[in-house]
Amino acid sequence: MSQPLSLYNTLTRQKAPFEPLNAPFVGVYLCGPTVYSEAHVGNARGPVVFDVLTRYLRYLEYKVRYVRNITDVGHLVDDADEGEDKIGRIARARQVEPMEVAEGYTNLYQDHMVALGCLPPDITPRASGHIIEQIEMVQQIMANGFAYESNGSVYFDVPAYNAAGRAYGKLSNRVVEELLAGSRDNLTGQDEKRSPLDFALWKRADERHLMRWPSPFGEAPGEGFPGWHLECSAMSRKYLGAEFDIHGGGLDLMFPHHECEIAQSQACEHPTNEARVWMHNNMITVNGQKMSKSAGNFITVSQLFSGENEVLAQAYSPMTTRFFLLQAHYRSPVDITDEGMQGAGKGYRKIMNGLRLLPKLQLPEGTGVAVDTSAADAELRKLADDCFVGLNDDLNTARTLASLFNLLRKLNGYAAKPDTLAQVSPEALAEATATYRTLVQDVLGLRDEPRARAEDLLGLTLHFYQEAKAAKDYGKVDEIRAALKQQGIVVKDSKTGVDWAYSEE
RNA sequence: GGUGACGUGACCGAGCGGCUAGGUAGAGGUCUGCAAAACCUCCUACGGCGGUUCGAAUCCGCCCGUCACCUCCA
Repeated sequence: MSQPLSLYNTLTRQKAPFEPLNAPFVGVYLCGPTVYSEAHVGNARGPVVFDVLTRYLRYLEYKVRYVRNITDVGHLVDDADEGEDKIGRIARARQVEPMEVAEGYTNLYQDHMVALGCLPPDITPRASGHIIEQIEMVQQIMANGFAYESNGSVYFDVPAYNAAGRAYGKLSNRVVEELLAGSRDNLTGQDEKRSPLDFALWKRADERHLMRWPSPFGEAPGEGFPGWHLECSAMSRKYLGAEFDIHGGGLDLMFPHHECEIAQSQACEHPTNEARVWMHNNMITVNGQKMSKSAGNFITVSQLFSGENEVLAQAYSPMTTRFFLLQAHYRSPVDITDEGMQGAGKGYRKIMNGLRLLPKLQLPEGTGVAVDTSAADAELRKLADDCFVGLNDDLNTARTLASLFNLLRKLNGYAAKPDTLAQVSPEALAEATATYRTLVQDVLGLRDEPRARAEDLLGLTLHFYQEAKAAKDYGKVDEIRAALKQQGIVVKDSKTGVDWAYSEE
């Protein structure tokens, strides 16, 4: 590989070679889902992108600690600071424990991520399991003079933070004055804040809140719950340190969520931007429009996999979805259409067929390798090396796939005419096939997704078994029986027909 | 209203000053009992109007259009 890995940093708005704080260790944090509803397709993009990122970092032999949180503390239903918490409302409606709601959606989310080929994170911290850490962080921010208690709640003091020269807004390029000018005054609960820009670190809970914890804030002993941005700061700090390497999330989290995270972290430790590199994946649209419930184009991950959604003509498999997402660069918006998904499905199959081809790239027996293989070797090495160019350029998986297709075309050519393998050295061929296999499987995380079901194939075999039997071709009959037995399957003849069972031997 | 991003061939989607990815679809061919796969060839585009430059999809300006954030949101 010629180029080092470069990543685009939202903080600096430019690409820079990636250098870990403490090589070979790399800390990566991705904002995970809020588990009060089922994940939609947009929720899958970040995890897929960061799965490729962490896989590639590991390929580069870094020791990665990848943290992806679960937010299960029941953020509010309303835009305003009042109202029920979302998990609590569902729990009440279903008459179950709030944690049952959170657990159910958490399990579903994780199943979906596994289906999409995402390796499990090294740590999956729950916000609800880190209330103490969050309270401690609030106390520290207060002690440092960047937060104040008001009616049992605690707010981050943005003006005080900025007065200390800390630049709230540096991530999202916001100017505090402009934010003030554009801020809405009609939000309720503003009277507790000194400035409209201040945000909650801790909220006092009323009886309508099901998810609440004993609160040290305010005069009387009460209960409360952590603010909307605090868990990521507290948990990333706990597991990755006050400053770590890479923090990611959707573009829509940049402001205010990540901006607030930086402020919270920096109010504790100074100086830090929480993460050195901030990465933001772009949004997914459906037929050119943002996914939203009101527009009627909201696609959950399950619906995509099952095809049960009005805007979808058919079901799309997890690997088709993954391929589709990787075919675009993560910082570009990507539009889901049936045509696009169908094209991705075919492209994915082509890549998989290439994987199956690799072991068959053998020089025919009795054929010798040419004396001078330098030209073909150089061509093949160039094709293989090109595959890393896109990856190193800010994880441009679209380019990587294009390069892999170029490499594949060459390999397919060899497969079509095996005698041409004599032009290339076994070493160069081995390198090229290893690159293809490693990048496809280990880095891009595309696994072979069986199309045919074993049971259907077995039915087909039994069909031929019956035909052979009807033709009294007992040699063929015995052959099929023996072959199936090798697979642990016994054929059962009966008067009503043919069936099979698992061999009990 | 403020901030930011983007408009690429039939569709998706890279590229971001000269060498003009890739996938899907389409056309022709090789191979083939038929077909599929594969390979070869073809279809060569950058919203509009100006400007900078020897040269622009790529830089600048204006216009049109789309999207996102500013409020929970991946």
